[in-house]
Amino acid sequence: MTREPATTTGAITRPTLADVAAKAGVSASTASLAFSGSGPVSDATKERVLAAASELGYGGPDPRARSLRQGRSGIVGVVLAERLRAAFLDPVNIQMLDGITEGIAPLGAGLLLLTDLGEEGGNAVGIESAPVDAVVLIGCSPRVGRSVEVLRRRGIPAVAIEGAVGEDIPEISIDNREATRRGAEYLRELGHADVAIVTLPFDPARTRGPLTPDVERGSTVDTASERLRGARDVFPEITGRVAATSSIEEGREAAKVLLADEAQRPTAIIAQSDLLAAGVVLAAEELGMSVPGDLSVLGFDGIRVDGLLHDLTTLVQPSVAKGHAAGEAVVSLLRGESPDSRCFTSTLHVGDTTAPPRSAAARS
Amino acid sequence: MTREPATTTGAITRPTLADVAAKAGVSASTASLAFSGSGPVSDATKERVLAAASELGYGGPDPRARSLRQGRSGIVGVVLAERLRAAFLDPVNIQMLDGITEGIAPLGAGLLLLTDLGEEGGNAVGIESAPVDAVVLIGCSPRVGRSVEVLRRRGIPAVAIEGAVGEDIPEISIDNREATRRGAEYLRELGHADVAIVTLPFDPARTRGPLTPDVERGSTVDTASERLRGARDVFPEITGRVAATSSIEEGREAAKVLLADEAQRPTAIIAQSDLLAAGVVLAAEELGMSVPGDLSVLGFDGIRVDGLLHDLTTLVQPSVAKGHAAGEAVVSLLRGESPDSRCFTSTLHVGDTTAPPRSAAARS
DNA sequence: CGGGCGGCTCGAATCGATTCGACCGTAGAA
DNA sequence: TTCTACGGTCGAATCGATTCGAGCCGCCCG
Repeated sequence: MTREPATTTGAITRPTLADVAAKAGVSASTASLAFSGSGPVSDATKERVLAAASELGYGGPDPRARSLRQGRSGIVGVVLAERLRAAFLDPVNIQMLDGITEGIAPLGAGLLLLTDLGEEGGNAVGIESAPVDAVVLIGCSPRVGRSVEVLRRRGIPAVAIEGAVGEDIPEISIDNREATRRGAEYLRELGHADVAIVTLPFDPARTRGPLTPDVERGSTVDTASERLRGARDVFPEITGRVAATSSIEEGREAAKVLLADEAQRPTAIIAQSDLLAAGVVLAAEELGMSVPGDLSVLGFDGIRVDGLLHDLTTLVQPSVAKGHAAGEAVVSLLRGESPDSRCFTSTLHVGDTTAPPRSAAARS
Repeated sequence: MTREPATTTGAITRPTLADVAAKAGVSASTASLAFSGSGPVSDATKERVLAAASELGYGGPDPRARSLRQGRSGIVGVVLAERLRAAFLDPVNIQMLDGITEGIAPLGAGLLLLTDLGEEGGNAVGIESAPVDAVVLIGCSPRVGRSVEVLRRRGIPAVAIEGAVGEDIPEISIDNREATRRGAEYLRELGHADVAIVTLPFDPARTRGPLTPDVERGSTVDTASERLRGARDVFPEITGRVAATSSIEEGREAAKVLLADEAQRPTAIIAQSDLLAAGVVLAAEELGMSVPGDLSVLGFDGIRVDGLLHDLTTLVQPSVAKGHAAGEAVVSLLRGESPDSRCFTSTLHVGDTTAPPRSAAARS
């Protein structure tokens, strides 16, 4: 009298809740209740259902069906601004991820990693079609606008880390402008006047090149713009190069250009991220310059850069805390509340990559 | 004649494909085809559907419904052995994640981060109920057995990195025993005879403590056992401490015990991971010992440890390549093939944490 | 002894899309 | 001119579970 789990065609198909219910001699609804435990089911029945399930090798309710019915998937998406590979290379991202997992812990939700390249990038599951209950948009993403539009249409609540994208989306940010200004002021106090900058990209295409007024005007990335403004607050005439992404290699390339002409070398370079700063330091040393003797370098982030022997002077931002706050905001959103945006403060860490310029040192 | 997207009760509900179809004056099936683009639909019709969709603010097919019907979700799960927070702290994990994303790129699938604590850990979505098409089990996980059982019942294909778990599950591993033996031999050649070891945990409970025959016998973790065997191949009598996890702090605690008795200090310590090794180095230095002068330390992994001034002598394993291979195996599995297990080779990197013991140095 | 109240179970509708087979009209071929 | 083939569209079944309201039965209380 033992019923076969699957149809007579073979054991290709997995048993369903209906099979289990049949075997246990109850209705599908009761079986469901027995599993979710959320309804009144007698212990005897529950046991019978569970027994039938284990006999049939039933692996529990199908999450796809369940989430369709319930309208929730128990998954929170994290949208990174770049290819996942690149994102893993920057410790800041890892730290924020870390903070996010901590922040959404009360949800017990899974974390789905996505990129804003979405399905264009050949991905089957992008932000356009991921079974997520909410998302966290991470980082200086130039194309964040498109992502937000998609999310809004899909009715998925979102939180943004760095990048104001709409009144209805809470934003977790830091004092980009103030912080950079503090760093720049520190450079000025050391006596630097001839300062250049290496920035993060300003547009969705992540165009690399010289920092021109055109580029600045076309900016869609707050992080880059704000940090640039902070620098301008102290060095109004500052100019430099735009990197395509936050990486050591990009910093190196940018610095090579900035330092190419020996006659016109700046005495200090402000980099908009620690990875870029590390690249600048490397480039300078490759050119035979000493850091901080011939060139001071200021970074941003406060991460430890692999393989860099220096202790970067940098603006330390609380990455983990940012992630944590974003996670909490997600929890709050899913509760139906409207969490406020938050802005964290960065602090200047003085390392060994900054010093008075030679001229000033000579003068004193 | 404009139809409202939602019901008359308000705009609370999002429009569905049916709404769009109705508005465009076609059937739901046709609308579906227009979106997926997989069937023959006239351009005119398709355009009409798309127009209706955008007018209604339709955000595309619901991924939950789609995946229920299709039986696929486009998501690959990654099961970490510990709390996500802990996993992010070990660069080896990050590197493997990195490799995996690269390996599954042809799938265009999303990456869902899970832990093997599953729903016990208070998680709503654990390995028992995650909408994944396949999973990669990462790392020395003692409770991998349970996870595998769950997956098998659910009929979800899996690939394991480190940890043989069943014939039907391809495994990506490294030459743990051989590699450790090579490292141990190197220590012996330097003249070390009194060597201790700090191992990874041997059981699901991650019990910390002395390395006893009991613990070894009860081992359910191949990585720890194999590496221990490799050490025994050279130092049959070796003993030491079992750490609860791979972290600097655990290494430090273990080393404190091993080095407590000044009269019986080993001249070298083999650590089963670089993080543990880093902890050992720190502990030694805190005790006023010099590394490698008073104590040689051998690690495993080949990562760069934040904040450690030494260049660890270690066995460098190809983490990214492992992840990549695992990703490729997943792709292969989903194609219905049966990928083979793979075993990578580690290489000994001689850094500055190993040297001949004082006694040998004195003798020579 | 009868009405009422709970506790347990069941049926049926529903979530939102995909897909298979049928159907229809037209164009090209015989 | 008639038959075939095919592009295009539609209906209806299906994926697998959850959930709401209704029904049944036994027990308690009046």
